[in-house]
Amino acid sequence: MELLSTLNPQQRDAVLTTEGPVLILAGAGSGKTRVITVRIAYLIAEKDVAPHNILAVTFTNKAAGEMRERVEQLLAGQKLQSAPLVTTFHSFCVRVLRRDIEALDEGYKKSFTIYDTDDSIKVIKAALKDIGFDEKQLAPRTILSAISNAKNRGENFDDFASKIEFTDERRQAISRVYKIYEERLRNANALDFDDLLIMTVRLLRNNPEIRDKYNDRFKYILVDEYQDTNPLQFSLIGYLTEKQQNICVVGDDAQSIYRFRQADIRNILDFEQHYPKAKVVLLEQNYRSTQTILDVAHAIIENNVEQKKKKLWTSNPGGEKILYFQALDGDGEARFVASQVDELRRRDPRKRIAILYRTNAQSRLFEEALRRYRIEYNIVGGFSFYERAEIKDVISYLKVALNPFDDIALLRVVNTPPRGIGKTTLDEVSRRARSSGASLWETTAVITDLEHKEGINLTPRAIEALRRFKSTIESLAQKIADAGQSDRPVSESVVAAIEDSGYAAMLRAENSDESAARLENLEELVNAAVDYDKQEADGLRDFIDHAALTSDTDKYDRNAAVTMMTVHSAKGLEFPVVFLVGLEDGIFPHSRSINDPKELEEERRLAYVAITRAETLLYVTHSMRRRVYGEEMAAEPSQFLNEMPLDMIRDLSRGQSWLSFAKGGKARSSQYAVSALRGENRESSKPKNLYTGKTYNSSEAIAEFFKKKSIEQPKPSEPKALTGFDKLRAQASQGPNPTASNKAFVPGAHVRHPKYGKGLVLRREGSGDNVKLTVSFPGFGQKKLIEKYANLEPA
DNA sequence: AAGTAAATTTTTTTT
DNA sequence: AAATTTACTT
Repeated sequence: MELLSTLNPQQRDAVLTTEGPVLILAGAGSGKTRVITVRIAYLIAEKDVAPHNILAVTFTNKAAGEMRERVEQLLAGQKLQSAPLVTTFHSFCVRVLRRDIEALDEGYKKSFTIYDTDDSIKVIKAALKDIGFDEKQLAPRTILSAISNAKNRGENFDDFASKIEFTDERRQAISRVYKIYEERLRNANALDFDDLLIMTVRLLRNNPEIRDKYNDRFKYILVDEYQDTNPLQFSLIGYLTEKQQNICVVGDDAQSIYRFRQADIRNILDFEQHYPKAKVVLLEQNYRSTQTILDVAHAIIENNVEQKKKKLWTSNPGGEKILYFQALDGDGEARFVASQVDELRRRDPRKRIAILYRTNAQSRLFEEALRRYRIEYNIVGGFSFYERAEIKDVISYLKVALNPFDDIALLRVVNTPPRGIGKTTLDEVSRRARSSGASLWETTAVITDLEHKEGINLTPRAIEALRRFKSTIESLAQKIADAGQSDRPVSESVVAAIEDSGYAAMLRAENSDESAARLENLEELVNAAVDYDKQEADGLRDFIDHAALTSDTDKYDRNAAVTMMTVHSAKGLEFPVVFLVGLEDGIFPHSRSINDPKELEEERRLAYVAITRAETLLYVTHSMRRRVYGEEMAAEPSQFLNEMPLDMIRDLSRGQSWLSFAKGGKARSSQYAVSALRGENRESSKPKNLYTGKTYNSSEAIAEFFKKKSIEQPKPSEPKALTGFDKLRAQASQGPNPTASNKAFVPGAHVRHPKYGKGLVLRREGSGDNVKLTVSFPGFGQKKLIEKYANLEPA
């Protein structure tokens, strides 16, 4: 049996146990993907399982693509009637919903649209405006992540709302926005990323026949990176495997790095409780890295409390020491990395090298440095092709044509290119849409079809503009429908959206470098559609779904010489040489994780993932100064550096470094940082505030900030005549002050108004009798009040 | 209504 | 520093 010949006994065990639940605990580099792919091939080739009865689920398209490819390789030469379904959670759900969502009977139609994060944010902004809550008080992103977190925990709106205390204005606002958000999406026949999972789970839960259907279809189910599943994904798997229980999950609790997406590590830790008959296979032999690299990774992860003790081993040679470099600033770090890459490439041009960082924003310096060295690189993540404005615009045309209820897509294209439908017109259409509960499209139709135009606050010119827009969309929709009927290629419809909308004409007329680049991107989109036609030919709908669910992370080129990406994106990949850069407190571990022990542990797992990507050579670098928001800050070496066995690290820094101090044992890292900074200050006199990682940007944090301030600053000494500067200062520092007389309604204060009830003061302008307050009253919106007449009470 | 200048914010990580 | 949002001009 040649399929199994490359496997060790444990791996073979994992493949041969085809029936019943199997948990494969696979350490980094232990051949996990090999086991899954061989298992699929084995089921087909040796167990005569029909390929279409097999489902393998991953988290990223990248992983799915890789797996698909390797299964194909293993089965090369075999004639198969069907193919196993290897896909992501989200794509799988779309597939199910496109077929069966109408059985849910919740008003959703098969033509539903998928909203990406951008679209969701727009809905939230609009909702915030409607309830009269200031965006500055509550960032739309915060609300979206609150909603998304709730959804991914498997809660519905009522669960969420019931947990809110009446005193908490912000959470109440979130709850109200949540409600509106759900309504808007439903009206638009749109689902966000999380809804895709929610609706699928609901469909399977409520509908036994459909559940049965998919149970019979997918007799063997495999889940990759199981440690990253969240409660929704967990129940999805549960329903899908109800009948057969032929579930095989692969994962590594040490590599769980998606807690922020509500991934629950207990899903993998408690697998044996959920499936008592589960067979557990441990893969502990690492085939990827040198012993040194494994030792370093192990030394770091050992600092985690919540950790299953296990130790990877390898028969690989000990290998080189870890290489360390301390730079003076971010530029120096990038220069060092580029020079090393240059040298490595010169010695072996085929050696694959990765530069891994914690956040996408760090990529820029490395891009510039590599470009200066004329080194070609491949960058994964960051700006996605499908996120470019022109691409989203054209896709939105197609989305509106397919689902005219999609308000967000409609708003995106209604005046691009300019058609004379401006803010005034749109405000009027939106207002009417909201009061009638109809979509913008329906409202537009009503307005343009009406015989008598009385009562419509629109100029004839605006109405005519709307009419022309409407017919543009209608003829595009007609074209697409015809194309669908006659099996014409998707690319034709894409071209129609670009040309018939006037979009291409607009760009051609602009005739600038930028518009030329945009036109090129649109050509790329057409090319993507042509490629798509060649492969799947599953209709325009599917092409658009693909665009929504594909990020740039997926177009990773396995053979590229130099790849740059975040550590998250690097999971599942391996490289002979890895540069792990920006190892500074506040960056890695990230400042937002530093205060929560649970999150710090996740950062540590992330470091573990990063280190174990390396096969033979690992570089770790950090810089003493770092630019944050355009401001230069001092940076301390990451605590993770300190957790590495120092004798396994070789110092490549010029002169004295943190490492040389740490090795000498003379100074602790923080003391070192201080002395190093002193040295720095000689050449550049810029004051360097120590970057503690704490940022004051949420309003709780701001409240905390003020609290601290008021404690630190003793009460003002006896009233003196304030002069110029002091006066300004006095005005500027009027923050919420509980000890002050309750008469002052300052921003952040809760007040009660005789008519509007409880409200939140947003702004205070003027002085004396002319104090104007901007107050947000839930249910009434923002009101501007003159303090003297408003008759406000503290609440 | 549309384009430009000024002000403000932004950075976790991803489907 | 760069990108996005808002304010202001024509």
